[in-house]
Amino acid sequence: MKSYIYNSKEKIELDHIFDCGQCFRWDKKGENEYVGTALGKIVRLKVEDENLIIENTDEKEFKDIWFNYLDLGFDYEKVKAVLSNNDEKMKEAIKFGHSIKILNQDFWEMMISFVISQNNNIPRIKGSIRRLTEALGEPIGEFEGEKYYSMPTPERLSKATVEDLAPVRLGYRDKYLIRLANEVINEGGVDALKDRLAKAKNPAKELVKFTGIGPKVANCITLFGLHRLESFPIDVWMRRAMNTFYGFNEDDLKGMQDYAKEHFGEFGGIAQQYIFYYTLRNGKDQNEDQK
DNA sequence: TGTCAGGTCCTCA
DNA sequence: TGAGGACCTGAC
Repeated sequence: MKSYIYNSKEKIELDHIFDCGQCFRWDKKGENEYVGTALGKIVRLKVEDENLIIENTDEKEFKDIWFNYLDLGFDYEKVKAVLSNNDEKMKEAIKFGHSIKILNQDFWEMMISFVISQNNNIPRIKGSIRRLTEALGEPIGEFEGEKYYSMPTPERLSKATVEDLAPVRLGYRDKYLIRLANEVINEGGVDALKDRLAKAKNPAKELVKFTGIGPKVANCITLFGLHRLESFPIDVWMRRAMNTFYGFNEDDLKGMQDYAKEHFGEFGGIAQQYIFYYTLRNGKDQNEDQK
């Protein structure tokens, strides 16, 4: 199988990237090993020492697609230094999730994924997305016996009925997705919408006008779909985290946003990922310990 | 077996 | 303008 080896100059922990809630189409296959699909490709990622091994790709595809997708060109060390300044808790969270990167994912896929994510849990979100792609997407290819499909286009989704989507088991979100697809078409399509939002000062403010998108989902799409690193999504885990980290009342969303803007600034989204991953992992581990 | 999940929508003051 | 209930489904 063709593959490409990238020397990352440090040992990357893939869990930090793929188990922090920003993506739903990657599966852990072993220690520091994931298989997944993005941007119409399927690959396996493995880490051995300082080498990131990407299977089912070649040098050209790595440079054209994966280097950017994995955000390998961005200087996270600089961000860590800025965020760590006078913040011991953040320093601890950064140490814990040191390999975190904000992936450069497909905008439309992020819209769909985070609408599905609302009031939902990660195993079911992943299942819903997989069934949605199988039902309405186009085949991408097969990898080790498993077939992969693309996210359905707005055009395809807009023509679907709730009956068509019943096997996907989206719950009440099926109606949101169909309406959202129609709204995106009315905006001139995905590319036109993405271009418009990319130029917007506050994309989240525009995104909440769409069906199924509230403040939290809008901030996730802004961060993960538009790569606007200042975006600071606040969900239930972040409320708890901001309480433990900085003593915020869990209902004080505005206070948290103001704090993020002032202290994390242009890197709010990366700070959010460090805090989120630290809290989620420690929370989960504590729960598992109790069992 | 019941709770709750990385929220949003809708209704009603 | 915002508070509060309803909402699908299935992990745990």
